[in-house]
Amino acid sequence: MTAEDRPASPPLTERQEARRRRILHASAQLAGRGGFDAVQMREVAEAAGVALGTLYRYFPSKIHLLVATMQDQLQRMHTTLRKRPPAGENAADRVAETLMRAFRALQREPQLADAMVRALTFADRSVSPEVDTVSRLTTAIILDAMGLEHPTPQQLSAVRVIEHTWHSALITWLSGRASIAQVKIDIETVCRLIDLTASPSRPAPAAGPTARSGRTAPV
Amino acid sequence: MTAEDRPASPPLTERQEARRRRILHASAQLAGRGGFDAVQMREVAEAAGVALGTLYRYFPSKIHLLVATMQDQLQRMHTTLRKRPPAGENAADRVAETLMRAFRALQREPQLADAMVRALTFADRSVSPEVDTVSRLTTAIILDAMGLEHPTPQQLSAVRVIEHTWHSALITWLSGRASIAQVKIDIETVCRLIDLTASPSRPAPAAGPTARSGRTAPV
DNA sequence: ATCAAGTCTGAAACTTGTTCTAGATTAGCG
DNA sequence: CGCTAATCTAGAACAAGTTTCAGACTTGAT
Repeated sequence: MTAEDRPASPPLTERQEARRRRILHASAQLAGRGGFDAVQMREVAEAAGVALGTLYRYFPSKIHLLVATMQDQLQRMHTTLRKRPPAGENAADRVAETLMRAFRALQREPQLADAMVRALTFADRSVSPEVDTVSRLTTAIILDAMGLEHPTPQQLSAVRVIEHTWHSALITWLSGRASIAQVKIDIETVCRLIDLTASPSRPAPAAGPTARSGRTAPV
Repeated sequence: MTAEDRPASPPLTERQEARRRRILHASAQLAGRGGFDAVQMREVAEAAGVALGTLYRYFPSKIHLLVATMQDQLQRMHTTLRKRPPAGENAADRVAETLMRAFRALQREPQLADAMVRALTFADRSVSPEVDTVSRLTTAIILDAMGLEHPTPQQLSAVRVIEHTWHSALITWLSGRASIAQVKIDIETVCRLIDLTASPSRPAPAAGPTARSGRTAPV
């Protein structure tokens, strides 16, 4: 769980760890008010009690900083979600419920969500590793909700599509082009993909290799 | 078809229309090389032979400019796609084929795609109307491929999810976090939603009023 | 043709992300 | 303890998006 945090950079001293934490805190704080635009590097530095140059040493760009902030928040959310697993009948319901729960959490801090999500989708190649970490975290949350240990490639693809939908739906909501109800419907719609791919391999602790879970689509 | 272009702002004079066109052309040109970062407002202005202030009068921000550029390109693509409709058996196949065709078109100008898509997802509320226009254009393209005139709410939701996936998959590809093959798989996966929603209300292209006629594209 | 209103130009100014530099501090080591 | 390399600080400087302004040019109506 902590393995997917930092790769293996030089281990930070205590003061450095504290600085890093202050920076992330300041970032989340500022994002919480004004959103993306309110996270100004000079202000973050000042709020964190750190020189501008130092801020840039820790996070090489504003995007890096916000993506790291998102990692941080996601990790928290994952922990929270684990405490109360979703209670749906089938995987699709559980995933939809989990995502809607996450969504409601974001609703409480729409500005923060705005800053993080905008940074995430705006990130270019130089931020790929960090964005990938966020993606893996999200995947983990969804797989958790599905209750899967060894997903098939098809299921992984469905999960990717769900992630796509999740991010993009979030954006349309944040920019005021979709209502909450619509986001809910979209999430539920995409979650139906799970049933499409899940049926054959789910309950079996199955010996044997992950048997070809063909597409038993009921049509 | 031209109705969804500009709302109804003061009708532009000829010279103004020409300026607008020069600006969009310069924007696409610059984006074609260096991508998002290479579209610098001063350079666009100079390349278009227009003062900086004028550029800002036509497009109130870089994001507006790039989203307008995307509108322009999408319109072109829609026209092109219409000439050779996809030839798949069912709606899902046709949509997937259409999107992959669009995707290959973008592959030819990855930098331009980068600029446009980044702008699109980075756009905030102030650009909502323009982004919405792009969204409607995309929806039109997908519905065209499905061959639907009067989609059900469920189908519209599926289309929205497909759009979400399309944008987000594009981003992951552009930022180097997903291969083309993966994008293809994701597109095909999400397109299965169409069959899911189509079945209950439309079991066969029976004697429906929307009888598709010219679907015999010679590939 | 002329006038008023609106538009365009060129240039400077302002904002915020990012980079750079010189000197002060800190950490690890012999 | 004293040294050296790395890190941190304060602040200037630079880059590109955005705003502003005075003056020149167009346009449309009279």
